[in-house]
Amino acid sequence: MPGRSHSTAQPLHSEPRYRQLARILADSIAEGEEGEYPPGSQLPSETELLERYQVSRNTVRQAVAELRRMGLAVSQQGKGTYVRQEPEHTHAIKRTLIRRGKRLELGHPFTKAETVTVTRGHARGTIARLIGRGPIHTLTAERLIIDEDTGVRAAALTTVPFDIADEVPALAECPDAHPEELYAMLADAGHTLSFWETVTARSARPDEQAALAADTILITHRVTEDQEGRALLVEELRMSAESASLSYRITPTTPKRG
Amino acid sequence: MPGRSHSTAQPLHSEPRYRQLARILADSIAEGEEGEYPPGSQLPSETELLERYQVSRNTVRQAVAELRRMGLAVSQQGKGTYVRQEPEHTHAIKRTLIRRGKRLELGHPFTKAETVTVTRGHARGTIARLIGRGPIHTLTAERLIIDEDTGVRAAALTTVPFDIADEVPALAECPDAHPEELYAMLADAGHTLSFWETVTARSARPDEQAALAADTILITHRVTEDQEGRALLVEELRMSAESASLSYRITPTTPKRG
DNA sequence: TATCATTTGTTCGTATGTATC
DNA sequence: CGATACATACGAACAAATGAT
Repeated sequence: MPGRSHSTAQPLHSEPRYRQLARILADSIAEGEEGEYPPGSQLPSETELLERYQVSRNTVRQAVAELRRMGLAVSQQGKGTYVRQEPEHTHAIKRTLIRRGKRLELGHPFTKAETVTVTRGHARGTIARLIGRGPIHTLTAERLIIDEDTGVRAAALTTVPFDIADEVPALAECPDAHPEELYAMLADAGHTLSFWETVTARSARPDEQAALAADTILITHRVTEDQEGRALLVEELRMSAESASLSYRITPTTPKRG
Repeated sequence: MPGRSHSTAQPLHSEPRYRQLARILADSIAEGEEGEYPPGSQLPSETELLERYQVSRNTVRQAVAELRRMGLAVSQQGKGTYVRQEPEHTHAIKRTLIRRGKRLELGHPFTKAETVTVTRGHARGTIARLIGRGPIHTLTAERLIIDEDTGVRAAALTTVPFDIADEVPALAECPDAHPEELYAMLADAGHTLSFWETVTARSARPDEQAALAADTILITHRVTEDQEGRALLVEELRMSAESASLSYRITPTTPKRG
């Protein structure tokens, strides 16, 4: 009778064991500071859990994976699994603009830029849709920016459509400049700028998990338009949703009368 | 020699097999409409994949789990795994306000409210922090709202601090009213309203996965303030990041001179 | 510096449950 | 009912990171 030993005695139709175990652990974690597993504490090792709850190692691992998916725990090879510190210190990133004389300043400037690569190419996907005038050549600057005050890191991607770069030579020369500079160049070229931004999120890809220290990624796309509603510039920002939140001021608008 | 047969002949230090396989499949999916696995198509079954790539079932399952985490595929027991339809039709939810006479209208009203429950309690966590004046009694209205045009569903939670409800009796009577009504009540009570909003995201909890059809949850908190910066109202909105994105207009502000 | 125990990560094998057609 | 597909669960072994000896 090869491989016949596990009893599988759980009542059928019931919640899977790994999820039961995940719920038990999640409830304990939810007790917080006074409970068995306060924030920052180490969970029992897989071996201890499988002995205590009489399940296989695989089942324990599935349960712990659930906890990670729920954002309740983080694991580190060679060390153990730890209860995540609460997200109280998610830093608010102000996505606003402040008019200072003729200049527009970012509400929350990142202080440090780590790498910059500039590439020519075609806009695809979301950015192409935001530019919204067919398949179009673009200049794209990519960098990793860091807010040294809070430690928040973000991947920034600035895309300039080629037709705009043609009209504003200063832009074509340094598409990797600071956004404030780009706004100034566009304004100097005679454009009246308006801005809007979209936010979405998704789970982090493996490379982003490492580079941005994130499980969930917040993505913003800021579109700079001229008065006719033509997209002059698209900035993409990707950052960890665990360490940052985005903050917007909402200004009621008065519709134009028709 | 029980259980000794797998050769484990992969080059050491390399990317794990399940991730290699995930990448291979993800790249094929990325080819899109012209590729091997266009959107909506069925992926090969686990059995076929393990034969084709000479790995174990567990490894295939881990690879497919990665695809699901990346939002590229969805699995259904008994049927198969399918390439997810592209997120082109993530619907933009306009988080703006339009002034129409004395009234403020939402830029993107949800058309239908499914359930409403009103509870008294204490604000905790994020909402308490946004109200920002100590542990405070609150009135909270919860509902599931649906945009019938797009099918987007969202969980909405409106919290009124008790001290505000005391000052504005109309608010205390129907805290479950439409936000536009709440704004009108506060304005009628003599407040000059201003608004700001924060956005964050996290992976969906099991109940949200079912109720909101989401893997990743976008969360907004809109704070309505009076002229002194006191929080009058906090609205929380939770929705699927796969089916919706949030759209903000950014209005440059002129700082008060000191 | 090197070794070793501990802990999580990867991979194989196998059996069975449950949903779909 | 049976075939197929994914989901759950058990067991075993080795890899890789970590910290202490």
